[in-house]
Amino acid sequence: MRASVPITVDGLKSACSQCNLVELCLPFGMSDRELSRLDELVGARRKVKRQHNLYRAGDPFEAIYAIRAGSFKTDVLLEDGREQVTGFQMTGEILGLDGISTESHSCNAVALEDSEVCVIAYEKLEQMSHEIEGLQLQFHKVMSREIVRDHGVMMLLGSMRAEERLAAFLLNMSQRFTARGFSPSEFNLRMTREEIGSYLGLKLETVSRAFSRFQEDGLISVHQKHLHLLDPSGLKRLIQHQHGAR
Amino acid sequence: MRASVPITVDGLKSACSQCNLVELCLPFGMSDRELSRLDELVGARRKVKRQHNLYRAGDPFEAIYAIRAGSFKTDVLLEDGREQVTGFQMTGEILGLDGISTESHSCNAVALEDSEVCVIAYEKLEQMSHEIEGLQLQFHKVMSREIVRDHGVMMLLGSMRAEERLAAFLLNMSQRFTARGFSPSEFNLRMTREEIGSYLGLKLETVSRAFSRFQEDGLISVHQKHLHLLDPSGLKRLIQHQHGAR
DNA sequence: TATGTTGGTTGACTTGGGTCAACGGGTGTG
DNA sequence: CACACCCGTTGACCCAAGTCAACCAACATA
Repeated sequence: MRASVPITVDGLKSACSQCNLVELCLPFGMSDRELSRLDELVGARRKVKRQHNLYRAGDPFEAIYAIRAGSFKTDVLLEDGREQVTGFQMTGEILGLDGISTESHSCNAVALEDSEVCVIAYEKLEQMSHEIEGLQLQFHKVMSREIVRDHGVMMLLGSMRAEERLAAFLLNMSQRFTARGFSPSEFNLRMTREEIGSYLGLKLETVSRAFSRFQEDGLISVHQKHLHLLDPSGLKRLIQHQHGAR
Repeated sequence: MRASVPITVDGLKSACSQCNLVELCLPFGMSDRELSRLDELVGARRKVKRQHNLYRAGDPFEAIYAIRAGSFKTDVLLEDGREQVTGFQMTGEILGLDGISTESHSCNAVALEDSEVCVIAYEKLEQMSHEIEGLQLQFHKVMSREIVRDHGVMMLLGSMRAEERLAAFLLNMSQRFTARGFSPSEFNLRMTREEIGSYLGLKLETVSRAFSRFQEDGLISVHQKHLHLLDPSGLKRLIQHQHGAR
């Protein structure tokens, strides 16, 4: 608590230039001058309670969202009720990019815990991208990063075995927690086994068994949602030298 | 053959305003005035022979590519040699978007047949997006569409059974051939069973068996790479009411 | 016209992960 | 603070897809 910083209350405009998430978020890499102009871009913040939707598939697309606090999952649903979790998002990450193409959202975004997002009106972003050199580039990089991430998930789903998928998932979470200043080896997952399973193309029982297996092998220690990676390089090895491979 | 149109030879600059692929490609939705300005953007064309790479993972990123003729696959490789095909691209589709985020390509793009692409220097695209209203929006839509497509593939890989995956793949191909003015029900695949399998997270034997099964059931007729969809709505039904589902 | 090579099909067998079921520990709500 | 309910774990069994192998058809090369 720093007395010199004005206390912001709900509904007050957010300021990118004041935000400690800059280097994880859209403004990354922009100059101070550009950054200050960016403050106009971000409209109100919006709180989303656990289990509530930030947006739903079919909603008209108006804005993208930067996660200020908390975390989300995105998923797509099939007519017959099958769910595929397409991603988990943490602070500083951007939600809603799927909506640009058809001007309506194509997936659901659900808060995994009580969360808060910065609302970035897309119209304004378009307009401002014409003016601020660095903003356009950064935005393109954010979208491109999402595409690359998706390719990684395809690799997971298409070519890896259950334990490899979970190991890759844990290492990815660790890396993202680290980038946010948390411990690389100890963290709390915000999602259920079923959600992890849906993301990894596995059933929740398989996820649970893989966790137990990793624990037996001394790679991790799990208690409910609390994770402790005891041997990260062991997890990495698991991915590289695919078990049953020839 | 229209005598009034100047014959273009190799190395001549391509003109978007003259191209019959406009409504499938980056310029889609742009005004005539904007379109004529766009012609500056597209540099030389480049021919890529069958089995040759347009770019490789790790190559520095300089341009994106619009497919003018032919088709490609993109894939990512794991250290241990496992391959995951992340997509198949046809005329009018854009390649190389993965490179923007890290300024180097993160996957390989390989021609499935002798092909030709329009080279779009990224620097120039960035610059021109500041000037041409519609270009920025269209480019964002192209990227967003790629993200949505990737989510669809995740759905395939994570939640569908072998035959559902293949049915979805065939319907997707049909739809894309249709958009290009070809028959919705009869076409030649450009990729091998192994490549289809890699894309769908299946082994080539499984792909082959699923093809045979569809043929037995009167849904399709296959001879090598030649496909004839006899009962597209049967294929659709196969996806919706998942076979073994409860 | 022979001849190697690559791509595709099919069969027999195996297995990783799904299914079904029982149970137990946390946690949030009234 | 007690009662549900949800979430996670574990076991027994099953099946869809993978593995391995043989064979064939198309196509390119000589």
